[in-house]
Amino acid sequence: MDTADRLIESTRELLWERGYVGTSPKAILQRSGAGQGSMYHHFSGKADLALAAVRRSAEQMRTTADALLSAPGTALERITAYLRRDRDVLRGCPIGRLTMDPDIIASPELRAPLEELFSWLRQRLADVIAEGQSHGELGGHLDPLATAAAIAATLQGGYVLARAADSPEPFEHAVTGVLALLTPANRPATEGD
Amino acid sequence: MDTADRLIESTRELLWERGYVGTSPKAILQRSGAGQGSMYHHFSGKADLALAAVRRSAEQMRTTADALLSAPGTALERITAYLRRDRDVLRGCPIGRLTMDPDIIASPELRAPLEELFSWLRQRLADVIAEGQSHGELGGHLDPLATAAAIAATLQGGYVLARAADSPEPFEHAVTGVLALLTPANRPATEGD
DNA sequence: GTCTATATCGGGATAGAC
DNA sequence: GTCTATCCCGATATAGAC
Repeated sequence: MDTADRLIESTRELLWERGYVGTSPKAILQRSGAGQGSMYHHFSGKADLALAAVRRSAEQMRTTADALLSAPGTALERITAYLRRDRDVLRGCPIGRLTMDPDIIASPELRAPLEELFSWLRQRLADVIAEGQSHGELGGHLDPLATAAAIAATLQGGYVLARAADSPEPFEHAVTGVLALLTPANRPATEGD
Repeated sequence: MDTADRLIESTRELLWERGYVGTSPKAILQRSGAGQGSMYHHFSGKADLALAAVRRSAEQMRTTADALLSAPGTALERITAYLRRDRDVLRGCPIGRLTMDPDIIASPELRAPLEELFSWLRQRLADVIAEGQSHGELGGHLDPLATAAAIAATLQGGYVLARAADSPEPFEHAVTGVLALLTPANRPATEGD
């Protein structure tokens, strides 16, 4: 890994931990072991370096999600695998957390990777849902895009609840809850049903 | 409104807009119109002032949510009213956004109001859900606490998706999606059902 | 209670040597 | 390409006058 790469990786970690406003060039230099000169040689400044880091993180998230959502299995199995995949819940989502960063949201360039990633994710989930519907696994009355948004939001909001509680439990509950709602067995417990 | 109150209100606004790390005492002074001396007379420093602001915001959120969830109407109607209540989606949640602030999460005192608020909210939603179940409006097979967590997470995650998109649309979709999942009509479109 | 002055530190970047 | 020196500003707080 060359110097530019180490700078990007250190920036990714710090953006994840502390956000854009909370990340200083000095902290990046210390973590990466690079010198000030190197940083300003490879990147024009903090924003430029953050852009490279954000793009890489978004790309990686997309790859991970796509692998799980494109795996073999039923629609519900793949969505379950995506929601239940191993993660360090208390760290939150490296992209989602940037959404609360005023300087990221204020910059069209820095916000773009966020918008593209979540836009792609909602569409990808909607496709899986529509697929499940065409196979009769999921209720045909559900709007795929709205359902997809609810699933993606459950994940992102699960991180919020977990961090507030300093425990992964609310995240697990939220995932369990939304999966139960998705399961076709979700119908009134009518006699003789 | 006296000086201390104006300081707290200005801090609330800034915490909402920029988070804890992104909020400086100087900005608070400018917005409130108070002087440096006043601030350090009434509060011991930035953290102390933030604590007062966070407590007040959490209290207010709780009051608002409780009013909607305790109103007359069926369980589903009250949950719908809560999810669809008027809000400036792109501003996000004043408490939820603090969850991404490392300095807030690192401080037990500052995190406590967040934990209490969301813990209360999940329980309150769970109570409403259980009530709906006992009246037969909601599927009895749902775990109230898990379902409540999913609903709360949908809201918080809806803000995340909306801010990434710079549009309230994903938030509205997520809310619509989770409400559709909650609606008992959510069952396989079986013939003769 | 509120004001102004002062102090220290870190953020963010530039300059020019090597 | 990388290093060190330097710069300016804002963050956060203290001191003491009024």
